[in-house]
Amino acid sequence: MEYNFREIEQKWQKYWAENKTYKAEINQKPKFYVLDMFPYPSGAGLHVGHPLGYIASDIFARYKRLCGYNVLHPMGYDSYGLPAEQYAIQTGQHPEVTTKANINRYREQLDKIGFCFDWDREVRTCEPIYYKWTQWAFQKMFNSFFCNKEQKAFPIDILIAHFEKEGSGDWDIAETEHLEFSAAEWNSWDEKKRNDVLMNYRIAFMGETMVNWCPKLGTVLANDEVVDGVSVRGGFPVEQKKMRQWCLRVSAYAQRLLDGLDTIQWSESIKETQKNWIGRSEGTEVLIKVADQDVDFTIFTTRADTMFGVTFFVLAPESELVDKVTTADQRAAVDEYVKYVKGRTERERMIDHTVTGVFSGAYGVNPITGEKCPIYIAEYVLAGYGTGAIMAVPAHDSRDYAFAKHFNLPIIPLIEGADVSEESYDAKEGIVMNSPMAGKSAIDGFTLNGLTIKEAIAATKKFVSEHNLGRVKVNFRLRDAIFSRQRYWGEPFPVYYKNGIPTMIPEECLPIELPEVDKFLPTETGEPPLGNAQVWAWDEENRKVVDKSLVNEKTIFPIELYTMPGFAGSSAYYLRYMDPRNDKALLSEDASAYWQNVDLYVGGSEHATGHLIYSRFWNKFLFDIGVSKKEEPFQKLVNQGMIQGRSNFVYRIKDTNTFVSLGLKDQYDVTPIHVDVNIVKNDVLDIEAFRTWRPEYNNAEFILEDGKYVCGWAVEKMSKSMYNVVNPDLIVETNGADTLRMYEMFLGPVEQSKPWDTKGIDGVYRFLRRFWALFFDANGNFCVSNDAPSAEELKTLHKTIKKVTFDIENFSFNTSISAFMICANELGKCNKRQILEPLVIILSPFAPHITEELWHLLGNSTSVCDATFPTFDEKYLVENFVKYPISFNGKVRFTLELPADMSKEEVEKTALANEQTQKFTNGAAPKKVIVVPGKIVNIVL
RNA sequence: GCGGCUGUGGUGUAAUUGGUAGCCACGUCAGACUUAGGAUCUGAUGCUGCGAGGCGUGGGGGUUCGAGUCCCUUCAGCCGCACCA
Repeated sequence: MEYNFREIEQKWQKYWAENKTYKAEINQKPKFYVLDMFPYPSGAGLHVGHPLGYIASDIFARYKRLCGYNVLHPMGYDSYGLPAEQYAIQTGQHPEVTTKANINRYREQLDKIGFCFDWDREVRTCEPIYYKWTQWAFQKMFNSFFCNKEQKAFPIDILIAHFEKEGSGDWDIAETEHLEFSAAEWNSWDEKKRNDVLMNYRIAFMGETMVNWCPKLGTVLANDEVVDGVSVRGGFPVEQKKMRQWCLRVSAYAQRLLDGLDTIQWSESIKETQKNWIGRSEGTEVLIKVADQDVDFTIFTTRADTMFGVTFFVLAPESELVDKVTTADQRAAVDEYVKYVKGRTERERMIDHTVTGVFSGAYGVNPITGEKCPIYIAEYVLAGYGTGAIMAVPAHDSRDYAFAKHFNLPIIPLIEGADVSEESYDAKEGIVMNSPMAGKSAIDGFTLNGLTIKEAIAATKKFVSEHNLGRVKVNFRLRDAIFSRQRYWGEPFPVYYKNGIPTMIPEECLPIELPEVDKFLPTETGEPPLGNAQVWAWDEENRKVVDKSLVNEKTIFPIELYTMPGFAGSSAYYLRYMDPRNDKALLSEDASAYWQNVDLYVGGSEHATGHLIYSRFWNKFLFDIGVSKKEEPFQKLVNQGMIQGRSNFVYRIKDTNTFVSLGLKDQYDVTPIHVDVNIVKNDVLDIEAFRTWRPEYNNAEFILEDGKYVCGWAVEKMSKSMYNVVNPDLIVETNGADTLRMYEMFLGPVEQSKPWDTKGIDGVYRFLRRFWALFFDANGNFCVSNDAPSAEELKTLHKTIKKVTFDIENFSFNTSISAFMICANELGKCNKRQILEPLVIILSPFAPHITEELWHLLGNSTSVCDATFPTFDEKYLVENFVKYPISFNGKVRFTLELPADMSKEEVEKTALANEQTQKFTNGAAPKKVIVVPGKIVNIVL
């Protein structure tokens, strides 16, 4: 019988669906949770790059199941987002319609590849049953604050009680700005004022912040959605703007986000990326008094040891201090400079690092030496980091150095032997001098001279804290996440404005469903798209959403017009999969206790500073309130590489419709044009297909070489515009899903990026056909014998089991497939059940369809998924087949320890006569004996 | 500038984790069966040399009986952060 993959694959896909073979339920077995990053269903459908990670995780999920685990392996859709909305704006099509159509297409494509997803657990972030819990989590964050001392979130009521009794007191709480007030003050405030103050502490809060405003998209964007000053989606310019927005206090969790990295198995590179993004820096805050004014400010430095080298101070132009310190005669110059800085885009500031700045007229007092130094205002100091003010030490900071040179300010070297005549000495190595300088003194006789930099930093920290001049401070680069978007296609906020106070819609009334609008663009008055919604007001008394024309009535208030950003829905979806239909809770206690967290998470590394930070934050919050059972959501992370496209080119002779083959193109003046890779085979163009591809090529002429038109090629991103998209359906159609699965894995390590090249696919296809043929005789009849296998055959089987087990555990699927191929080569025509049956099981994670068919032909009535993965018993093999090498590629190597005083010859002789050697060699001469003078001998057979 | 990852035949890659470098495939060449081959099967295939041999894991150095693997240094490519004090 021929290997008819079409028939087989259809048959078993239907069987799996009907029998719900992949359904996961809580049971007595140990659990294993394998998760893929769920896709955003775009209009383009899946290309061959998407399934790479899905195939890898599918293999692992199937393997774990065969090993006796209860495997949770779900799939769903991240279905809120910008592209569907942009499309809606252009065409008027409701995003829900296009999203549904795209999801159906994705599902169809995914089904063809034979994944073991439990589709009963599918989630879609745009469905009310799902986003109810996104809204719920937001409300929980709104009603929580973060205690820095305990490093944990607590209900806001605790804080309110504290304010009522003690005012702001001395609690160390994550806050937007530091406030101090008494209990009396708190109790005297009205509700509005108290709410304003509480916003300063809530984990989900409304804040006046600098945001990345993208006018073209008409919305704000999070930091990770902006790269090089332009939006990731669309590449539109982004400007800084102060706006009132919902924010999440992600920064409160910075230390835990950093510490957690040491407890999870993620790649070094992605951990490093997150560490950079969190950007912890330990330093000192020092209070600086402004001379002759009743003003002071705080600077942040990591180089407290350089306090004696301060020759000026710098404030960020956006800092509120600028206004306070500027003297009358410098006012005009400062105003002009601030105006200039405001006019510069983020992008310009990023690229152009020329030195600019202005003197404020004021002087700051160095608290240690009492010396006065000028205060400058300059854009190289950023308002958003530290305190927005620095002490400048030009001798040991290159930026301060450039500024000092430009404005002709003094430079005092503080490190012995450092030459600062040409550039600053930034290294943190050396012995401190000039601290204080000869002939000068500091308060309390403080000196750092003769210390190493490390010692000097510690000494200064101690001195500063003891003398109340400042405090030790840890700063993070990680910013709070801006949580509102001025868009339609996202989760609505469960918030209404009661007399201007943001108020949560009661938990029992959730979800607040996204209202219908007649237009997806902002309103004429500049309101977000939800401003177009007619039924969008909250009736407090009747607890329901009502028409907004009623707003003037007593208990009816407007609802928030912003929607949540893309990462809202994707931040806790892994928890929802554990209990996706529960409408009483995000997930039940049972489900949470059993499934815990994701054991293996597979997805692209492009989410390193977005989704993978947000969901860690989100999970930590849910952990604090007892919903999640583990501090980290994803125990092990594997980042699959990108599949790049391999584009093909044709060369058109300028101003003609004639195309010249690659080898001859240098003789003409040609324009390379992308050509659809699907009409090119092994770089040879299908000329007829090309003519019908697009009307303008109908009567194209060709200059051929050797009768063929050869195309050029290049590796580029796989995208529609480059006509290099290879569709997985096409491969499934021509070679079958099992071949596609194995070929994608055979291409190389999962983590590695590589261009898609269909050239090698035949090798895998041949293997599957050869494997299939083992089960049939010359007449095509199924023919498996019950004869006892030979020792040679058992050896092949066992070493294959050993190798494949080892490789799957290590996520090395390309090498396991090599092992299968070697196995098939060695078995020749072996058709013995005792050999073939275990092989079918260990191949099934890779090629589920063909193995399911063979498994049933072998007489089994249940799915091959319910078989048990054969284990390799090394001891058994050594005892029974010692005359055969046990390592996979036929080598045996072992070490004997012999007395140290033996001669080289004696060692060799003894080694060969050794019982263990004899057992392995079976009398035959070894290929190589490595003798180390002294005692160790290594024998290679 | 700081940090991370990678570098092996014509190509994708492998190496029992310090032990015969190049497994398994693709491609190429030769042969077989064929009217035919973009089907199938068999064999060869790192470079160099007629040959014995020599040379080979980006370059240089080191540790070791032994290095693709460990250490130092250098080059190249990719990625992250970046006027972060």
